[in-house]
Amino acid sequence: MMAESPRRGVPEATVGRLPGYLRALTGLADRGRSSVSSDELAELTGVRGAQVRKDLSSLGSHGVRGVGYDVTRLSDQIAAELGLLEERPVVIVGIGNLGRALASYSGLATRGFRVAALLDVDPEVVGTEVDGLVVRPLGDLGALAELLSPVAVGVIATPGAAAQDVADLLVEHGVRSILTFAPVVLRLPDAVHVRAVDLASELQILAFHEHQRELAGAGEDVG
Amino acid sequence: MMAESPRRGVPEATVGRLPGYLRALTGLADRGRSSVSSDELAELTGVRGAQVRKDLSSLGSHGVRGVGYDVTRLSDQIAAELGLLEERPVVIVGIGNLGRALASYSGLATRGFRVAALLDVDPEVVGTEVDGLVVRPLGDLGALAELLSPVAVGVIATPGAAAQDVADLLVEHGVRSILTFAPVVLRLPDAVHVRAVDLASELQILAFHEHQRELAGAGEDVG
DNA sequence: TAGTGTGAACTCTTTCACAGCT
DNA sequence: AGCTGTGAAAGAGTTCACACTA
Repeated sequence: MMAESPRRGVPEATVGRLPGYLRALTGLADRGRSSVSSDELAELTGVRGAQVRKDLSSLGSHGVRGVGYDVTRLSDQIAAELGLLEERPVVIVGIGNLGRALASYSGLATRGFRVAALLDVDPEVVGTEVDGLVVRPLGDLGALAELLSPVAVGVIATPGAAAQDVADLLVEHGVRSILTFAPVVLRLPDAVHVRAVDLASELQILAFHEHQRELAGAGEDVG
Repeated sequence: MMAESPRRGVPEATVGRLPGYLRALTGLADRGRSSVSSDELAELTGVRGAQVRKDLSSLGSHGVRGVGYDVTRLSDQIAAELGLLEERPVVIVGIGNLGRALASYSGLATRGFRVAALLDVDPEVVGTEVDGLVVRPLGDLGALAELLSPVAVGVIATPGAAAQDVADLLVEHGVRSILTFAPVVLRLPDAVHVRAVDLASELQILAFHEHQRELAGAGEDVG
C-alpha cells in the first residue's frame, strides 16, 4: 500500500488548539499516563470530545478504537506538526518589563523555543543581562544571522510608536513570523505571519461582557 | 415611533473587533478628523470594508450615506457598548515582570481602565511600589471591595501552579471576568468569563505556519 | 457621486450521531 | 464494551453585490 498523506491543510481553528492538546499531553506523560481518550483530553483542554477527534483526525492521527490515543505518539505527532522537533529561536525586541517577562519565561524553553537574542535601543538597557543573555543594540540584528536558524520568530515588546520600524527591520533580516504586543496594526508583506496580542483589547472584550451582564441584571425582575 | 432597540446580541466576532475600531477612531479624533468611511476604517484596522459596515450595523449604528461615520459619535457609541463610559477597575495578581509590565502600561488608563490594586503573595514583593501603587498581600482582596466597583476585571499574572487558586479567590470576591496569562485551563463556574493569553501557544501557532512554509519550500521546484 | 445598509451566497467551524474497529 | 473516525446537519462568520440615499 502507498504511504497515505497524513493530511492536506489543517484548519486554522484546529491549529489554534494544538498547543493546548500538546500541553495536556505533556502533563499526562509527566504523570506516567500512556493513553488517553478524546473525552478526557477534551476535559483537560476545555473543548468537546467530538472536537478533539475531528482535530486529531485532520492530522491523520490514529487512535485506537476502544482504547484512545497513545500519549507519547500523539504528543510527538503534534510537536512535529508544529515544527517543534527542532528548537526554534526567538528574538525579543524591546526589553522593558514585558520583554524581560518574556525573556525569563521558562515556558518557552520547555515548549520548543530558545531565546536567541534580546534587542533594545535604549543605551541604558543595552549591555545589561537578562536571564543569562546580554541585551544587544537593535543594529546588531544583522550580525546575529547564525543564531537565528532555523528561521527565528520575532517578538515585539516595544512601545507602539516603535513597533512598525522594528517589524520592518525584522522582516528585512528574514523573519517571517511575528508576535507583537504593540497596540498598532502592522503593515507588512502578506507573506509575513503576524499575531497581535493587545492587552487593552482583551480587557475591553471582557468589559463588554461585564457590561452586558450589568444591563441584563438591571433589566430583570426586581425582587 | 418607538425607540428602536439598537441591537440584540452583538456577534462575538464583532465584539472582538470593536477595540480595534475604537483605537482607530481615537487616533482619527486626535488628528482632528471628524468623519471616516467604512473602507478607511477597514484599512486602519486590517479588515474589509463590508465587515466594518456589518459590524457597525449590528450596533445599530447610523453612518451617513455618501459621507461615512461621525468619528466622535461612533467612538462614543463603541465605548458605551464596551461599558467604558465609566472607568473599570482592574486587579492584577502576580507582580513579577509580567504583572509589573501590565501595572505600568499606560494604555490601560487611556483605554478605559484604572489599575485598582496589585496583589502578590511574595513578602519580598508585598509593600513595594509599582507605578505609584503599593503591592498588597493577596489576603487583602476582601478589604478592597470599595475600590473594585463597578465590578472589577481580574488579571492573573502568576505562575501556572498558583493560577487556579487565585482565580477561585477572585471569583469568591465577586470578580466575573478574568484575563489570565497562566498556561493552565481554569476550571470556574460558567458565569465567569475567562480569556486566556498563552505566550507559548501563540509562538507555537506561528511556528506551525513557519514549519508549513519550510515544508512547502522543500517540496517546490529547485532552481 | 460616494458610501451606507443588508439580503443572499459562501466558507469555515462546531456539533451530532452512529457505523465500525479492537 | 468502549471509543475512534467521519459523514451529515447545524451554526457562525465573512464576503459579495447592489438598492438606496444624503
